[in-house]
Amino acid sequence: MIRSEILTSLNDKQREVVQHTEGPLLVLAGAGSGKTRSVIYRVAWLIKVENVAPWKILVVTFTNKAAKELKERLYSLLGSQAESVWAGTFHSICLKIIRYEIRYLPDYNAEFSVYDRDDQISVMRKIYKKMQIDKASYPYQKVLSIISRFKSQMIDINNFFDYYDKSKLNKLFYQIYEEYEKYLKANNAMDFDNILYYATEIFQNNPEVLEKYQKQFQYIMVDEYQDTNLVQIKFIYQLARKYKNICVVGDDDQSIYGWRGANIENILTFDEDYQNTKIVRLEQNYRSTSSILNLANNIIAHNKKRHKKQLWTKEESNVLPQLISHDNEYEEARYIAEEVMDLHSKKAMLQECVVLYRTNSQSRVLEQEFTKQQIPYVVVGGQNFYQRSEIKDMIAWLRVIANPLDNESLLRIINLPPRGLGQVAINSILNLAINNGLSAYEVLKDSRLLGKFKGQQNETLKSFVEKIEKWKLSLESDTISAVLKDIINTYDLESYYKSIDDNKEAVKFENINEFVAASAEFSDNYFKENNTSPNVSHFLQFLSLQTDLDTAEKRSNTDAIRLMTMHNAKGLEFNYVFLAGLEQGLLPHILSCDDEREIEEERRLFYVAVTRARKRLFLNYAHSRRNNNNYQCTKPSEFLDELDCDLYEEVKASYWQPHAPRKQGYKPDFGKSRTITTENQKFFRIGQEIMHQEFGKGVILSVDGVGKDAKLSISFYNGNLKKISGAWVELIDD
DNA sequence: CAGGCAAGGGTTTTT
DNA sequence: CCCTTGCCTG
Repeated sequence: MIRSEILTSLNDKQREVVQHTEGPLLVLAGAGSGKTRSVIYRVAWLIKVENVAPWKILVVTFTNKAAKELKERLYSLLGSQAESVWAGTFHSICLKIIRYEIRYLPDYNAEFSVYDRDDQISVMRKIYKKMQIDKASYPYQKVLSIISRFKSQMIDINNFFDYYDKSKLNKLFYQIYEEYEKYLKANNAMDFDNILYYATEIFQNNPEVLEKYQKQFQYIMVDEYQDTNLVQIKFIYQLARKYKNICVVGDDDQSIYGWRGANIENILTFDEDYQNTKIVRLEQNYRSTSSILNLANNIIAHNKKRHKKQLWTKEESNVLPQLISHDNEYEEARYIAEEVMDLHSKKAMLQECVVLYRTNSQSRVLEQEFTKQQIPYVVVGGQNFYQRSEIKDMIAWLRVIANPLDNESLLRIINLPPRGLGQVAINSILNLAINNGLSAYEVLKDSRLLGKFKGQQNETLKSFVEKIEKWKLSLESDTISAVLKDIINTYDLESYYKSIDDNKEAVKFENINEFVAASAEFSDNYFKENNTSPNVSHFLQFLSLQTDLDTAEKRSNTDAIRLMTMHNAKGLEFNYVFLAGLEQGLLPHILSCDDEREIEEERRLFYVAVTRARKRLFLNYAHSRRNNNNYQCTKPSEFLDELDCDLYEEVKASYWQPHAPRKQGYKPDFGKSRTITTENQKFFRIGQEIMHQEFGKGVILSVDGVGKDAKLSISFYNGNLKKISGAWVELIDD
């Protein structure tokens, strides 16, 4: 690998990126402009031409998968030298640093747990209960995302009231926030935002630590810079400010993580933070055909807040993107499946096709249809394997063994499978913990406190502690997977998970087995890389940042179509791209519709989705869609109205019959209305007049579900608006 | 105390 | 649909 080899595989602009190694560099790289390629060759250039030691190079990527891919491609260029390049996500790098420098965080020890969204909510539930807060008026998700925003803006909780007035609402929020942080510390646990926050804080408060890392990372690159938030920028700034050899790559048009605290301004003001920044623009697109690119340029031109740029390509094409309308989401799924089979019959590989959608819940209908037509598919992202409840149970066992302060995990497993410990027993353990300043597990370990529990419960708790202690000991010599198997056998989790798996196959238990296998695989890999066996904390730390995207590769060796959200498609490319559900309320999403800034972000999301396509693009929308089992009429996305109609070809896949899904739904009877009672009526339709024994006459507003558990929303003439459960609604199959 | 049944509520994106 | 909560029974 020599100088000329690197340079000949790049265009002029990309060469500038590679050769400008000293001083700050901002690369504004449009979609498909060879961004990843430039980053990889830049690393190769540093190592091979500039003779920089690989371990002095830090590359921050957006996903673990991207980091892995980068290392693999570097390996094929450079061989074993590539292995010592530091590549990872912000979270994985910060986590590594925190664990190594844990002595600078007096409230934590190295066995800390990392809490995900579900854990956070369960913490919130306890706090709300204690503070007697109504969850309806302060939804967990909202409160948590505000807290997250705070941390990602690096606002110290003690300075809270410098930013907000002391209104009643703010005071309450402050108290929740304070309780939450206290709770995490008491549990020796962090959330995702804490990881970034604490790493940056360690640098800020301890110059000698910072200097060590500054000296190590003399060359720094950050990919997807438009999606960084303030704490990430500060983290990088601390590291880079000594040598200022920093190269950031990004595209303001592809900023789609504003809701996570990312600020589009960051990439636009980079040259204010770093003086004498060289700016390179990559505008030649190597990915898409001209007709796809024209449409993409047309979409993004409607955003006001952006840097004007025009992507161009040499790849001429006269096959226009198609815009296809459907009756409902089942028809949409069927059409996509048929179109995919058609492409497949014309020799397209299935793995070159992707369906992109706005929300994860849209995947189900598509999955059903693909299963029915026997088309292999892979859902990327969605419910992460490691977030499934049975897997989280197994992780909780390991966490309790590693981190006895972790109450959340203890409560998860203390009565699993059920063995006579209910709410009453658990509350009294928690009270003992609070009154004695101990964690719940420490209460159980204290024989004096344990004495408060009599008979069977005492036995159960005693044996629980003995077992945990035994496993803690055996983990010093046995493998993690052996201990996991012992846990499963001891509590006969096989029969337990099989019994709660509703009559289908034993999915839960299969997942458990897969998890045991994953632990063995982790140990093997760890041993290969480090020549020693991992301890349980290493495994837990690995798990905490593992996303489904990272593991998807394993399953994707088979030729299968991909299904994923538009967010997950970032950075990927496919020959054939199907966008599903381009409707008002879905894209732009209903929750983003009142704010012009958020609409612009939704439009960028549309742009990102469209620019994934290399050869063909199919835009789909439906005239009606089921939402929480409620049928609703839908309108095409406002983004479709904006499009120049010369840039696409319109197709009507079916004719609209509102609220009359063909295969699965309610009798399409719009003619007459009858008076009925909910007792014996089997077919209901929207707008129908009914008679209810208790509430009198009313009109059906929506029909929710089929079978004996269906629910009707009814507006009664006496003024009541009611949801009646337990109506019988017939399923019609014609 | 566990398990079953009924009722009610929710709309997003992810490390 | 999917999940949580509350009430009732054994």
